[in-house]
Amino acid sequence: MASFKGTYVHQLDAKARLAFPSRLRAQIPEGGTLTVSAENCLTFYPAVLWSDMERELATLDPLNPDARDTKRQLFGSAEDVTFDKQGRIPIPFHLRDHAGLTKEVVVMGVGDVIELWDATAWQKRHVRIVADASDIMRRARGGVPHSP
Amino acid sequence: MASFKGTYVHQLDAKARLAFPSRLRAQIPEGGTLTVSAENCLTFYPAVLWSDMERELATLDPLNPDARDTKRQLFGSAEDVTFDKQGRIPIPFHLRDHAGLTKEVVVMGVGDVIELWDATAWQKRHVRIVADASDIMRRARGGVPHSP
DNA sequence: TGATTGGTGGGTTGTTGTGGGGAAAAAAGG
DNA sequence: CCTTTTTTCCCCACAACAACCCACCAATCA
Repeated sequence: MASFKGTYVHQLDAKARLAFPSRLRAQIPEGGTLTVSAENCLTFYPAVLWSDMERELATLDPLNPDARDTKRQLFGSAEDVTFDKQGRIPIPFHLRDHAGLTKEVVVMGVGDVIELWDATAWQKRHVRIVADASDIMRRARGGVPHSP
Repeated sequence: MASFKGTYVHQLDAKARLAFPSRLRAQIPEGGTLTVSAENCLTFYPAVLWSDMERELATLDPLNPDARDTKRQLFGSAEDVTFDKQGRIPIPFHLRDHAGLTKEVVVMGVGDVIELWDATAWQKRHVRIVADASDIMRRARGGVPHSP
């Protein structure tokens, strides 16, 4: 299984294209799926991982309204991404909107997925993470629900 | 199995035709069935999935009044859908009426089906979903009945 | 320093959504 | 049963957008 790491800052150009960092791109030549995250960022799933996600969503009860809304949120926002010859991906408006992407985009390898953040949004979150690092990492083990 | 994803906003023209997004159309060249959803939107079932649905509805208890109403709702409103040479589908009045379609229509891939929403109706629901995302997704797993 | 790789910008060409006219088919009415 | 009206489908035309291609600059490495 691929393991992504590292942080890269790239520019969104006038056509809403993003040059994907070549180090990360080399691990996923065949592309994958981009969709919204629970936080205000975007999550890129490599092809294998996305099909796992699809299988999991398919097990949700179709009679449960919350399950339907969940599927709407994840599937409706998802976009297949492939790279052009320059290694760029277009980012549709609704995804830019969800993550607040304007110009500077932080592309970050996070283990099995890749996240896309607006640069300033990430900066703000990053200082919080650094400040509370020890608490956060302790709670990460317990699976205790966190408060915003 | 086909997996539909992505959100597209298209216009309903003066003849009540809707241009089906080409990305989605490519996955279902032979068309399918369009009927009402439990929410105020329309659901498009690809041919294979609709026959499953028919079989499932056939198993409902004919002595249960709710079962009879369910069959009335789904079968009675259903329309076979094929594309014209421009990739458009006509949407009959009773379906437009149920979903409140006027001009702007949101076409959304939701896994195994495709949903059609009035643009403003979807917008309102979407902000609610995003706001309550973590709660909704938690309830989606548990199958816990939700309160409006 | 020369060469290669990686990020950025922009022009050009197809494809796709949208509108509307006209022919064929179906429905309604005498 | 035939005529008139309505509906449905097919075709053409245009505009907007997305994909593809080529070119430039900067940074890195030999």
